[in-house]
Amino acid sequence: MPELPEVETVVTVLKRRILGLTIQNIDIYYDKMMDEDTKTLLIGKTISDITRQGKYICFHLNPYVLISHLRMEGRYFFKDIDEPKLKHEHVVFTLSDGLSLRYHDTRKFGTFDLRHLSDYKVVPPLSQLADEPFQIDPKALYKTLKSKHKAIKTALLDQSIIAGIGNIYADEILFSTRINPHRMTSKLTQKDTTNVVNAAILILNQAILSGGTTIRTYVSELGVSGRFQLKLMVHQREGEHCYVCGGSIVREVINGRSSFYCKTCQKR
DNA sequence: AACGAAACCTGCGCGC
DNA sequence: TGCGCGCAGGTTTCGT
Repeated sequence: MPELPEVETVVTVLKRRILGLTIQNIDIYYDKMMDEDTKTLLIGKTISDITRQGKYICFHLNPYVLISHLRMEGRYFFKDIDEPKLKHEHVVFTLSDGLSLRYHDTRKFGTFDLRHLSDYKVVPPLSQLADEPFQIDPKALYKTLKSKHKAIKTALLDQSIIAGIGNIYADEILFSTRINPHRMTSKLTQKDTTNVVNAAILILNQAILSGGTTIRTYVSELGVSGRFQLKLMVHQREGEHCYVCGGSIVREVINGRSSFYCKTCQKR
């Protein structure tokens, strides 16, 4: 499901609902999702803050941080404790207000990592994370890209180069800057790089304002669903006409991911 | 260093 | 109706 804007939306909703609450119990229904040690250490802890770094959600539970990654299909729901557990609810947190926070994940790709508050940013997985478009220095990014030999589309998806961008927004950012997804990063100019950063900020912010995107309805909270407000220019539009030149949008696999672009607008 | 393929999982839509 | 295939917003791992 999520790229940075969707995760941001989830964090906003979670903060509104569970800040200051204490974890009274955790039920794990899929062993691989969370280990027993983590569960034991977290029971009795209070959620003092919830932050986001890239696509990771950080629950601050002094002296620990529970780091949650939704991967493709992870979602959080709030429900009454006595509501029956659904098939894809794998971790259920019982909170001190009497509600349960349920982690739902059809494909079971999501992860939970427990770290210490004192150093969680400098150990994996967060230590691998680059700056987000909002903070990244375009000059530093240009230098990084110059030193790599890979397609720009691949680089935008590499969280150690720039954090928070996923497959949808990578395509949209490249269309917006008229850069062909196959273009080698070493051939990008400083101006191209600055354009990419600016486009990323603009597009991600728009998506955050819409409460996340886009393709399927996604629910960040019971009763609050992601809307389809952000108009996608190229992603998932194979064979349709380009809104700018009228040409046909193509789909090609790059780095194992579907990539949509306009061959006329986005020259190599 | 970089690429591709496979792995981790499940469900959906499609053609036959 | 059923079956097999390809596809999915992410990331890691392994071989070349």
